[in-house]
Amino acid sequence: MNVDRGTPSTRDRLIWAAQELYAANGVAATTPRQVLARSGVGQGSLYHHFPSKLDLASEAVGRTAEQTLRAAAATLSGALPARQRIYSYLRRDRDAVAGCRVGRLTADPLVMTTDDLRDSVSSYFTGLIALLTSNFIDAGAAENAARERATTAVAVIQGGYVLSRAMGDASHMHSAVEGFIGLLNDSALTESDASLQAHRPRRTQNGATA
Amino acid sequence: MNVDRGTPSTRDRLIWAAQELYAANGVAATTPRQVLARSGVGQGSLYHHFPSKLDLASEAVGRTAEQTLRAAAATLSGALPARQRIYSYLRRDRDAVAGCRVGRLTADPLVMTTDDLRDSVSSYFTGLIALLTSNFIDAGAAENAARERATTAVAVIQGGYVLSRAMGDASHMHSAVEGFIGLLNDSALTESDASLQAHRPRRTQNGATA
DNA sequence: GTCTATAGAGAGATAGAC
DNA sequence: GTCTATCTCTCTATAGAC
Repeated sequence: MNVDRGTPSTRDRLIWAAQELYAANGVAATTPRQVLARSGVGQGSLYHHFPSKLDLASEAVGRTAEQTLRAAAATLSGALPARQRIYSYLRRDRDAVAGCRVGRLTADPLVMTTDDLRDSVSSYFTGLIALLTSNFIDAGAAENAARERATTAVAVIQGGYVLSRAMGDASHMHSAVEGFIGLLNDSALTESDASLQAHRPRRTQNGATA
Repeated sequence: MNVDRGTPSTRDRLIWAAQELYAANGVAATTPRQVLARSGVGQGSLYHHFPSKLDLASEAVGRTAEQTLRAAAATLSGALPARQRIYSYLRRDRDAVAGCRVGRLTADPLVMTTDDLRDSVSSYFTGLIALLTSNFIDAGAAENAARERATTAVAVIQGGYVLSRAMGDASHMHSAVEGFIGLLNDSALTESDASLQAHRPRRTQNGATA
């Protein structure tokens, strides 16, 4: 799976350069010239390795989505208790002002109109929500509630990025996350509280969640 | 303040067309030609009213930010109890798959590198968080907690947009919002519960929040 | 496989008739 | 004030030498 060799291939250098430039400016606004300059590769070589700009984008965006999901999976599947894993994920060190490399692509007109690129972005979020959902289930939530909270958790992170970026201040990511964790803690207290059953999902006679 | 007359000025039509196109494709990817086509105005006229593409963008983005904030303010300052106003805002009807007209601009390379445009985006979020903060205070939260929750709330909406857009499915906005509201409800229960003081902010002797 | 040179389309912007 | 015509620059992509 592409072990780190001393000298990366020209192809890999092109992809890497594209990934970096996409993270900074998006796909649509990144020109082949910029990719060549950043990778130190000559003009025609890009079109030797990729038929078009979109084919390079497809590879580069696909890799970014996979790498980002893999990093999340590492945090969300350690030996810690599920609730701790969730908190670790939420509080993970992030370059909040730079934004999410994957999430920002949802505003890229080229990504959204190219099925291949869109699919990579979509898969990333599907996978991330699935990971968080099983963690919430492990932490004791019912499946529907777990899925809902997982979605909220991912939204908090993505929204934290948007806010930090908008104001040029990473502290908004921190506030968004801590506000959410504060509510999760409150909820943890009430979950062991019988008075809470009133507004939890109804249960059927055999105990399954309705 | 620009009352609706029967025939909008050429200038206003240009701005309106730009706003629509920015909502669909962002600022960087929108060309003067597209603006002219959409507004039905001839080639040179754009440059009669605006020195450059950026000056048009400045007006159009500024208006979008103001209009969007005004709409939020309307929901967040009605006669309802504060908690109801917050829920109304969170559950408001949104075109989730289209994304937030303002939030999406945080991924636009032209917006982020042009002070004027960036400031409009930043002001929108500053104003929105301020509105929600005072609603959370009215609902009984301490100032620091209120600001944190307001930030989380805005992040949930922005993240809901990102997810809905990424997957082309508005139900993710719904899940993110309902997951958040569920936690707020749990928190409302615990807030009237003395056992909760344990993990609330410490208080100084005069009762101020530390 | 990698380079230099360049084609064709469309970008932002201007000139000048009406 | 609004239009048509056009300029220059950069974009994506190709040709062809090495």
